Amino acid sequence: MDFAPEDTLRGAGLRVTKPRLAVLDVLVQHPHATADLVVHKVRAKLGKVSKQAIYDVLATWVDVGLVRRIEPAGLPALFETRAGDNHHHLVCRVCGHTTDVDCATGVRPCLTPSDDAGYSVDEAEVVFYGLCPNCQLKLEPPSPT
Amino acid sequence: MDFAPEDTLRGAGLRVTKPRLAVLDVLVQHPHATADLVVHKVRAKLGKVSKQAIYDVLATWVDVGLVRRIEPAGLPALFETRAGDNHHHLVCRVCGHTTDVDCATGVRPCLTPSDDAGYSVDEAEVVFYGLCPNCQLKLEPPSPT
DNA sequence: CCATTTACTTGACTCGATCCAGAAAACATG
DNA sequence: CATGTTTTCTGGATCGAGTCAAGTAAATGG
Repeated sequence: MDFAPEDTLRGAGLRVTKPRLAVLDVLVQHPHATADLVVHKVRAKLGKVSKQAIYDVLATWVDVGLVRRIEPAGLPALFETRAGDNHHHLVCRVCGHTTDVDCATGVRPCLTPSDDAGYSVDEAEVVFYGLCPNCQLKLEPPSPT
Repeated sequence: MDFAPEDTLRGAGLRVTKPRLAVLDVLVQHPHATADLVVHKVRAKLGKVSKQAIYDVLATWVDVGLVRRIEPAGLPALFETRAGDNHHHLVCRVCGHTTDVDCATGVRPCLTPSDDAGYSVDEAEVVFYGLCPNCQLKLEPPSPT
């Protein structure tokens, strides 16, 4: 899994450009990046890059399956490079921090509805909401001895 | 479970107003209504009601637990009166139509992550994405004999 | 029926995301 | 390396969902 970034792109039949390499790099370093974060990080590295370019790149990659897009309630969309397996997410209700959780079965859609009402289901998205360790501490400060 | 609507509201310690009764009625008739749909239906019944009033009412009820709010990816938030049990949803990728699915366990959070990373999880939201029966037909028209 | 508390109105505004038309850059060739 | 075609990038307008803030109105409880 240690492809050079360029090969990753070419392998998916996509052109190699500076913005794309930069976006890929951001996604690797920030496994649950918002589009906005990507824009800022890419600009920090390359100078001016349009928001549009970033959105295009991300949308293309999502289509191709190189990147997965998730939309936890109340948060802007997050993009992650772990796209192949079908893992789930833990989202903090307070700070929004998001963590991966491995899927027990690993096979898509990993769960099947008890009654599918005639739908052809291709994906089950599971999101756990709660409090991250940090926010737990802030809300219930440990009783000082 | 056949409370008069007013009692439902009073029981939750909330005032009874025309807008509220109308909103409640819409939610009962449209089990997965968007805020926008509620606004339009309520206006159709009562005349002028501000968008803000609707959002306030819905937010209050969500807080109180009278109503559940879900946010399927790519769709505006949906509100439903089935708030107590912890059922799940089938969402059509094409038309957005949403259907309830009973939860196998019924107990919240109904699923527990394989590794909770220190989070205190209080809810597991499961959304199944696929194609509703209607959209399946439109996309794969039956081979004409 | 008055006071208090809670709800509603209005209108501007934020924020994430998307659309559009034109300029620029990457790739496949000769 | 010059050329043309295709794809990507720029900049700015625009959209839709949702929120904020200040003031007005209406529901409860004495």
